[in-house]
Amino acid sequence: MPRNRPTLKTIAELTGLAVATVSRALNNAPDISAATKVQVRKVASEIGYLPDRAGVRLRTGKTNVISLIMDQDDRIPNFARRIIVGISKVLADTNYHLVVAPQFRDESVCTPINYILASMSADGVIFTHTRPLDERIKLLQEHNFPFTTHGRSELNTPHSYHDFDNRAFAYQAALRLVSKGRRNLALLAPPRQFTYHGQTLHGFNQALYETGAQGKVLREVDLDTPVTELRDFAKTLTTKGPLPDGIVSGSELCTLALIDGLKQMGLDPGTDFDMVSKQTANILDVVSPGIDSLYEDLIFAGEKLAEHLLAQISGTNIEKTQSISQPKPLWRSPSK
Amino acid sequence: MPRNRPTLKTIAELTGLAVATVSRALNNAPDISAATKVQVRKVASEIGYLPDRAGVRLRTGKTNVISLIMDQDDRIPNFARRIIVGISKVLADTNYHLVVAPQFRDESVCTPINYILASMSADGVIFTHTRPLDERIKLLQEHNFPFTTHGRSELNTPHSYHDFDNRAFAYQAALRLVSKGRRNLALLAPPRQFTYHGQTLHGFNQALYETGAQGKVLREVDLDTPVTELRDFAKTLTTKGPLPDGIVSGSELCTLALIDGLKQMGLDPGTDFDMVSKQTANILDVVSPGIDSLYEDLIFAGEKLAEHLLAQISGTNIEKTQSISQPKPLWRSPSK
DNA sequence: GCAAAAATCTAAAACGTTATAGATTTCAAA
DNA sequence: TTTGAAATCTATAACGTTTTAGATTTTTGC
Repeated sequence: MPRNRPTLKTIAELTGLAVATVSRALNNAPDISAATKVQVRKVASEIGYLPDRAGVRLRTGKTNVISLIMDQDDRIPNFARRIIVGISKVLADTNYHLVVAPQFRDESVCTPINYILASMSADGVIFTHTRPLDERIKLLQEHNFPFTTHGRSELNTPHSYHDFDNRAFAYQAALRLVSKGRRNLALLAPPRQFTYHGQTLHGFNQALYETGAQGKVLREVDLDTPVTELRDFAKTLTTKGPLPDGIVSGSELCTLALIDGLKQMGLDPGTDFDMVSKQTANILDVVSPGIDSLYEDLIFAGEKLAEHLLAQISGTNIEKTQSISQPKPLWRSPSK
Repeated sequence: MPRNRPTLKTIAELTGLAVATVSRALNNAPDISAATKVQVRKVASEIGYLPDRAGVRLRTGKTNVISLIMDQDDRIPNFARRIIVGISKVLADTNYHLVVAPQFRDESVCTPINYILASMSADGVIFTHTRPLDERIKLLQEHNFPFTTHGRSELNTPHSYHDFDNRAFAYQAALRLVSKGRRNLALLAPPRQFTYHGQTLHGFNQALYETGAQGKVLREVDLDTPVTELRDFAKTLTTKGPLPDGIVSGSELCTLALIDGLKQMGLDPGTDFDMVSKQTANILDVVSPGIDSLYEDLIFAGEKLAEHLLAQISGTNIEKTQSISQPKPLWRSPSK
């Protein structure tokens, strides 16, 4: 089958130059005259030349691909889409493409990474849901492969990351509840396997310590518990010891489920209890009166992750490819 | 930099065969003896040979890439993620990769398609939010480029698609409301520019016609209206003529926003009015008592889209790459 | 005006793969 | 045995790019 896309050869024929010269002109090599560069670039843009990715990749080994490992089922609404949008915004100014590799439920977290390492099908990897002693990090570091993560680890060797300050989130959330007169708090914690579980607990406990308020972590449930189960759990809360009057929740849907369960037990949000939730979409806006929340900007996270990875690929120091973003308070319910 | 991944040459040296023979053996060419094929495949798997994508692509023109155009901001929670998971499930058995190309708000819907056509960076394209006279379809058909869409068009030339039967959705939703004794219905319609706007209206009107119930399309709002606006709109509903007692809504969050607004006006869902919603995530589960809904399986949609596209790429007839899935009723509130 | 140096360009090879055309071996028919 | 056909393998070229080393032209210094 004939190909009619322009190549370097096309430009070479049009200008009378050699293919190598055209290549070097487009890549701004120092030994090509300014006049030639102008001419080549003019012709190139006139005929709509775009470098063939396969040619470049074969010759240089550079794939111009960033791979995002996407969890098959995370529970945060639009988590993946927002991260992707953020990454895409940054990649739009480059000639990188974004390949989304699925992380299936029944396979090891290392499977997608191993494939990328074996096939060398990307220049860098982004993954999320980081764990304290994350195997993926070790694997990638052993192979000297560029990567960055959403969330930190507890490993000694430093690596690139962008993280939301979940410690600050839980801390500020608890303080907010205390400022509303709540003294008996509860935390719906992240699943234990993720790094931000410990960070969230830390912030929550620090607020308790500083204010002298009571508080506990809700047992048998976490942010990955199905919402119907969470609602049922909330209904049993009234029977299990003293009812918390302030709840911190790290996910919008979980927040709604808990409120719904407590409402069914005749409890009134704003009167009998208050909640402070993390917000990543705008789901809490559908409930009146508003629920206090702290916003995590996942599009921004995607942008940071992409920036960090690109910087790392072009040789930037690891320490400069780490960032933490702060929660943004969205106080919607009246404070007292 | 040295490369140490095995190539065909590695296998050739290990077996004493020529590179061409190794290639043909792995590709199951008819002129290679069974014994050789066995031997080559054995060595290949032993050393973990994976074909170099750039080499194949450069030589054959086949990219082994499927491109998904992803809307920067659609309003359906997890729409993109579910579609992606579905596609990925199908691609997992192949050596296709999924590239996600963003569709930015401020650019033409044709921009991502034009880039793919110009750079030939995929073997096929999937896009969503199809319009009646979709320019993208014309563009791709002119270039004979494989594609499939989520949603149908009203163009004459047939094309591959997977669609949810929104006509059936609106029809069944309205019938359900009538079966609960509701006679004054309203529809929160999809945005006018999309094909499923008309299909939804059609199903809604047919139900009105068959049952003799009253019904209207809500003015000045649609499924893309921000939820806070929708809630405010719902509050004004009581002042604008006769209040509908049954509402059909094509999106979970919109449903919640409308209910919240009406509740604030002192109206009780289940008593003063009923709603039937489309459900694509499990968001409605957070509200008690349950809301009647009809489920659209977006992961299944992703699978179908990928299957259609792969079939088309390997030469299947267009007519065999079209499908429509039916809504699945999830009646949660008690019927009367 | 001439040699040396600097500036600018080019030819050839290589990355890993597959298609083409041809080479070699094996086998059956005569 | 000879002949041709069938079976099996191989050498070569090509896809589009960049790098290397070298070729050519222009400029500089004297």
